[in-house]
Amino acid sequence: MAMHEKYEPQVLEKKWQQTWEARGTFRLGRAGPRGKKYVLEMLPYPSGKMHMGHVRNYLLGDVYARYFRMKGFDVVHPMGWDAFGLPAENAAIKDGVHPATRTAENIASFKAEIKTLGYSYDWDLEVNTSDPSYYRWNQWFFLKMLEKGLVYRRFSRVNWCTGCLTVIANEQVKDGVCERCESKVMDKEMPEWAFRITNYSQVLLDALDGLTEWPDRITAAQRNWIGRSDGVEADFALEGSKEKVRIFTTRVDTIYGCTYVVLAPDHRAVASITSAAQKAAVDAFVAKMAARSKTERTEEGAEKEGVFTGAYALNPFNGERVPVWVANFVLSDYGTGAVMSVPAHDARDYDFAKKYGLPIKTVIHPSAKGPFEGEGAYTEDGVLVASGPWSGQPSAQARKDMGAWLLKEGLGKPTVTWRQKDWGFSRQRYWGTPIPIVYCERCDPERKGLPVPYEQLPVVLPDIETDKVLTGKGEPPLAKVASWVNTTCPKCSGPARREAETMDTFVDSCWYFARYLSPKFEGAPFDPELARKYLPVDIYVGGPEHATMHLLYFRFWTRVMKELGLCPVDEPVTRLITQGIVNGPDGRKMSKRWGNVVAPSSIVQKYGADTARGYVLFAGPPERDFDWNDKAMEGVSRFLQRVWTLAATHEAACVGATHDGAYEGKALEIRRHAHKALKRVTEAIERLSFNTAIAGIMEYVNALYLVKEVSTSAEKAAMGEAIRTLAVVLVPFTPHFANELAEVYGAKQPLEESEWPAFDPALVVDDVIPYAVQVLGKLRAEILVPAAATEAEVRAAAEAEPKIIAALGGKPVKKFVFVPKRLVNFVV
RNA sequence: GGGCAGGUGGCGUAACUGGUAGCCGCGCCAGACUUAGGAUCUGGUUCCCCAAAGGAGUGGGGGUUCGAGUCCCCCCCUGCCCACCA
Repeated sequence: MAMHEKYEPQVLEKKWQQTWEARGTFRLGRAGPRGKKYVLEMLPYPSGKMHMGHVRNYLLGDVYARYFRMKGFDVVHPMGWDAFGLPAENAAIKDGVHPATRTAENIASFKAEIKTLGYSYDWDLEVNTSDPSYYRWNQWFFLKMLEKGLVYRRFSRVNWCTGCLTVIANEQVKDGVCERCESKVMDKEMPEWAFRITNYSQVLLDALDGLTEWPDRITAAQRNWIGRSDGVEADFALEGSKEKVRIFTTRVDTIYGCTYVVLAPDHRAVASITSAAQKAAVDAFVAKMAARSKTERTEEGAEKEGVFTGAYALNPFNGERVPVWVANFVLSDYGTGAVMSVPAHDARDYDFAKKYGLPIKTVIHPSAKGPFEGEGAYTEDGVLVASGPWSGQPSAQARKDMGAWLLKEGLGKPTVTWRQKDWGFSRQRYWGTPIPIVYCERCDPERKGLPVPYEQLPVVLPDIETDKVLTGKGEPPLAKVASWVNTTCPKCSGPARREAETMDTFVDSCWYFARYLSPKFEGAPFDPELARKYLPVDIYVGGPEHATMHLLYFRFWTRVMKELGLCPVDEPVTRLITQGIVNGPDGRKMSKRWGNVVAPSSIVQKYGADTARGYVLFAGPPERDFDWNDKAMEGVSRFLQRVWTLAATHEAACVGATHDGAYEGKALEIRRHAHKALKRVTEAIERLSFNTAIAGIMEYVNALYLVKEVSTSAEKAAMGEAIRTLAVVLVPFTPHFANELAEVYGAKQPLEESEWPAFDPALVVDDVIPYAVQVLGKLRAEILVPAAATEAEVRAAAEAEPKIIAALGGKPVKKFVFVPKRLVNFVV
């Protein structure tokens, strides 16, 4: 078959996509002499169109999936849809289209577009989280976790929009008002369902050490988020009262410097301890703080404010009497909601003390030599002073001893506090997994909720009249669907009501990677046997913005799945790759607002998927951001055209050419280029350096271009081999193009069904090697030396070089440094 | 305030365990082929110097080494994420 003059991606890409599909090239279980590889990319929320971030994300996985398949691994490479969630519901509120309809349309168009890029997915594994066959298992997990005590109902403070009459996420609060309706947002105590993820805080923290193939930024973010801090709790008795205030501190060594105690505005004790004289001021302050949302109250730069309660507390160590204040900077949901303030040794306490004229008492010196002489608070460790019997001790020692003393005296104890909170997962939304709970007034007067029996799962979302139910106002949408919400009690069969809230969509993404292995499995969330065979995920690619949400939740969930006997591993993912952002050509984040969006579809249409793929991979290292550059992208298009021309030029002479004898001269050079390219690309892929892999291929093509003519049978055979090798190294990056090339040069099946060849070690070394010759570390000459030359021979050659003779100037050589195959250095 | 990336030509980047700094691409310059070229091919392109010879050079300053973009110490800058967390 003769090649067309011009490379026409539109025709050829469709052809190969159809070929792969028809042959089932990417089906699971096809190959596998070397074992399995599970390559996964974070599943997308199906918006109507792909953006460049998606393209890049899936490409990084696709390169590995194709490479590993050719290396002989049984590769799992699935794709699915994170189909529940707010955008579809908000769109429904706006235009009345049912979320299910909108979602189905979006999936269809997203899927059609994703297919134009030629990713190597096994579409038989596709999963849709909004399908009852999927979310029934969310409900199943919920019930299992309820049994294990890992799900509970609690009262919690949430952002309550006074206009929409619903809970909204922190991200939706802008400057204290709702971003949608611009009404005031308040804190509200509401019942909600929560997972007891904090039971696993220590385990999740410890296991981070084992995640050696995760980026540091992600494990660091999780460590930070879990936020273990070791300290003590200590009781301050209240003067003239039987009550006491328990504080938490990590710096008990500074306690002799405590000059006041501060409670959070919503601390339980505030009302009871406030003196009559201070009541009006305290009430006003507490009310003012309650009217602000949590985000507003803790916003950066928020002024520290507080009022005196009129009460006094007694320091457990020395009995010193200190005033008790209420202030906005203390959080009720961290530690004990009360702190001891040591302005001399804490920056925040210092600011507050300065503002309200509270005393500052130094109890730590940087060393035994004397006091801190800088401005503000001294917050480092040091040596205790003015601290009774503890004076003279170093901070670390004092913390240990003082904690033990508190425990012995019954005044407190060493303790650990965590920043991480339990995961509240109920949402007042329609488009999510119904929580399988019913409320029966007779069997459950306290409204704790009765679990729906397993055999009644799934609790399916009711169909609704969209414009009546999804109004964005009033009670949760499902509560308005009388035919659904009214049900019978599983215990007494009397009238009961269903829980009208749905689950956070992060639940869906906690276990989808396991579901992919057996998406139609009926008896359990997934087939445990396949899980044993294919888990954990070997490579997981996604954005770093999920560091402390999804990537933490699914680690938690995996632990639970293991305890349930479903899953063989403790951790879901061995190697995590977090890809950088593709910015617009102007260097700003792509956004309609800036008009700098480059749509993948337009690039695919104009230049073809292979150009888009090649460019996105060539633009820079996977983990780094880059700015889109049309010119550079066109460079990749030009490169592919150039390869095409090269292959067409040699087609007549080299396709099918063979040669039996030895290769030498030009023919040998061609073979050397091929094997060096193979080596370079293979090694670059292995170390996630796709941009340099492509640079290597370009260099290879440049070298083949310089060959110009092939005439002998050896040259023809070598060039034929070289172009087939070129096709192979291109497959992971520009698969349609590569397959077309291979087919013209005689391949009978898609390259992905063939083997990734090994390079010949004998062909990647040259027989003449350039040595750099340095004198005193400065480059003075370059000499060509046979590869087999000994140190003495190289030295002799170097010393014979005129420039070196001049540079040495007859001075005696004190030392001769010899680096084989690289350089020599004369030290004089 | 904390954490994590980064800082190398005009630009995106490259340099495996310390060993010739700048691969590859973009841009630019020159030449070839051309009626033409915003096509294609070839060559050049860190800076200083007309050129050569030579010198300087990987954010700044020190250090270790025969030799440092790479290792150690101090400092500066940029980006991202988290943050009144006691």
